[in-house]
This record gives sequence, C-alpha cells and structure tokens, in this order.
Amino acid sequence: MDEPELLIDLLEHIGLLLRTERRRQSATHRLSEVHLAILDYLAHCNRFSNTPLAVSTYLGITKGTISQSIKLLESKGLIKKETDKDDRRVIHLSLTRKGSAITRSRPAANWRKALQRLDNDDLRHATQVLRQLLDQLQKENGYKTFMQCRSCRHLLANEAGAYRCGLTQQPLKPRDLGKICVEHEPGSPGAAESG
Amino acid sequence: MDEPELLIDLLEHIGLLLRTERRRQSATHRLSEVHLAILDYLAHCNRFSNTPLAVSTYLGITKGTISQSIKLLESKGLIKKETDKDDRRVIHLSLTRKGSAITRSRPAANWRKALQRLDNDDLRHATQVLRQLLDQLQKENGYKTFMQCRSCRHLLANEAGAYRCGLTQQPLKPRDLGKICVEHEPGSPGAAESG
DNA sequence: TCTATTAGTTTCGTTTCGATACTATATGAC
DNA sequence: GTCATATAGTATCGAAACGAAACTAATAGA
Repeated sequence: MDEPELLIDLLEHIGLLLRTERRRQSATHRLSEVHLAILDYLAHCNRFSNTPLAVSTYLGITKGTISQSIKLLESKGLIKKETDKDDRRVIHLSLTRKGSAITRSRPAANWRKALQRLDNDDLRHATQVLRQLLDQLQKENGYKTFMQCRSCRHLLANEAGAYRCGLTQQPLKPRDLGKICVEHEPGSPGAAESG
Repeated sequence: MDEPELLIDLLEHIGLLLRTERRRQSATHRLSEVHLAILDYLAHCNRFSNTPLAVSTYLGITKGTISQSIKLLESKGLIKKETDKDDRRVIHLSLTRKGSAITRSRPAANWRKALQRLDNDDLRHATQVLRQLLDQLQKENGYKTFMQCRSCRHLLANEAGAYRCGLTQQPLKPRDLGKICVEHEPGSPGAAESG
C-alpha cells in the first residue's frame, strides 16, 4: 500500500474516533452528535462564519437539516439567533453561556493527554502538512478551507499593526486571528505567520 | 490557540471532508454514506476483522444497526456472508466482484491528486505522527488502533521469513501485512518495518 | 420595476439509528 | 456430563435525522 493511501486511512480512522468521542460526550448532554458538532463549530468560528449556511457547509449537511437542528438548540437555550443589521436575510448564531459551558470541556481530556505525549516539533510539522493538504483540496475540489484568519490571504495589517479583513473590510482584533472563517483562502500576503 | 488544538481542528475538518466526499460518491451508487464506508472497510481489513462486530467497532455504530446495513448490502449483491468454520456464531463478510468494483474507485481521484502535490517526505512524516497519535489514543482511551499487521506487536516472522500472527497463530502472506486488523496493537517486536 | 439570486424555513417521506429483547453457539465451573 | 454465563449476530420498534423540494423574504442588478 502506498503512502498517500495510508495517510487517508489514518485520517479517516482518526476522524471516526473523533466522532465516536463526540457521540459519547453528546449522550451525557442529551444531544445528538451533530448538535454537539454545531456547538463546537460556533465556539471556533469568527463573526463572518456563524450563519446557518456556513454551519451547513462546514458539516456537509443540507441547510434544511441544519435549520431544524438550530431550532432545537435554540429551544434548549444553548444558542441564540440575531439578524444581521446590514443584510436582513442573514442570521448570526452565538453560544449562550449554557452552550459555551458545554464546548469548554472539549476536546476531551484524554485526547489532550494523548497529544501531550507527542513531540512538539512533530505536532507542528504534521499540522503544517495537513494545512497544505487542505490547501490542495481547496484548489482541486473547491472545498472551503475553514481555517484561521491568521493564514488567510485576505488578512491585512496597517502600519499601526491593526488588522482587518480585505474581503469584508471589517477590523479584526488579535484574538480574531485564531478563529476559523468560511471565507478563508490559503496564502498570507502581508500578514502574521502562525505561531 | 495552541498547536494540539489546531491539529485536532484540522483532523476534524479533513474527516468531515472525507465524509462529504464519500456522501457525494455514495449518491451515485444509490447507497448511504455508511454503506459505502462499510464497503471501504471490508476492502481494507484482514480475515480476522471482516465480522459485523469489527465493522461496528470501527465505524462506531451499534451492531444492531450494522446488522441491518449488512442485510441491505447483501440483498444488493455487494457483499456475501460466510459462517466461520471454528466458531459458528461468527460471520465473515467479503466483497463480491460488484462490491469490489465500487471500492476500487476510492479514495476519490481528486484526493489522490491533492496528495500528489505534497512533498513525499512530508507525507511520510505526517503519517508517522498520526500513527503515534493513534498509539497514544489507544493507550489513553482503549480505542482500537485498526492499523496494518505490519506494525503490530503480534506479528511474528520465522527464520524462513514466513509471517504469522502471534495472537491467532494464523499464517500471514506478505500482502496480508498491509491490511488493517481489529486486533492490532502498537509496537513491532521482531518484524518488518513499514515501507 | 422586473428578474435573478441568496439566506433561511417548512413540510414530507425515507432512512437510519439506538435500545431492547431475542436466538444460537461457545466457554467455564462444577 | 449439566448449568450458568458470555459472546456474535438478528429482529423489532419508536424516535430522530436526513435530503429534496417548495416556500418566504430580502437583496442585487439590469
């Protein structure tokens, strides 16, 4: 078996384990695995990416289904909706305190422990390679990369060191750079490097 | 955001893309995503691991559900069942020619292409790191590693260069070493290295 | 103003899923 | 041997998740 296929097998398997782990955790909150996935996503995404459409793109399920899940999560008081001020078709989702509490315990402690056992340089390198893989998949397939603003070609910094998004022209705080964005495109022109 | 969490995000996202890609392909065969996942698994696993229980463990869904899926796949002529000769409770599943034809087109061409664009040493290194991650997850969580016999501590070789599994005492052909096994445990004592 | 597009919702029927109870075989104690 | 227990797999049932398609509402562009 060749190396690329081996890597895909590993990615597939680890992906399944992540789902299994999430399923286990979701049971304790009386949620489905997908619902927990939505909460996790909302905890990581920036303010351009917290819409039902972005969620459905990220998770790969249809917007009709997502709409149902969101209704349920809202009824449980885990997320709240807010209409966009500029485009009144758009809805922004955010975690309530209660929803935020659930995501704070993730990723699971045992996964963190397993990662701590690995060499730091190895982790960094593997992360870098997967990032490249995602870039290539974006080029080949048009998949959205959903990565951090930090590595996005739209990220701009002025001479005062303030950041903004070249696409939306919105200002970005330093902490925004670590959030994932539905508009992310690989390559970082004049901006900060990861790390 | 720290490096480990970043890696988990990437693994999560790539796992989702793999599912999305599989879902797209499954539609063309009028199958569900899970059914295609079962076929893929059967194409990769060895003869100790082609049971309904192993499938359900690998995919993380209950055996009752798997039982139904298997019944459906059998009725479509994609897999066939065979009762184990030594333990008549156990059933072995295998792909029919028709089922095998479906898995042969996977992983998808565009994924292969994306991987080819990456540096070979990088791929090898990343593969190695993910393998270690899986080992650690096994230690921490008891997750099954489901890796190739090649890297299993149960693998034995005699002086004639013939392989066998120290757990089942069954002989293993060279091509068996590249198959994934439900009994896999990390660490390779006296046996061949990967590559 | 008219048309096309986009974000999100609703509805409906299908499929999938987990839980539970079940059968059949195997194992181990005695 | 016999009986209890464990294990592999199946059957059944109700809940839910899902995709498809039709729909509403807001926007964009001609």
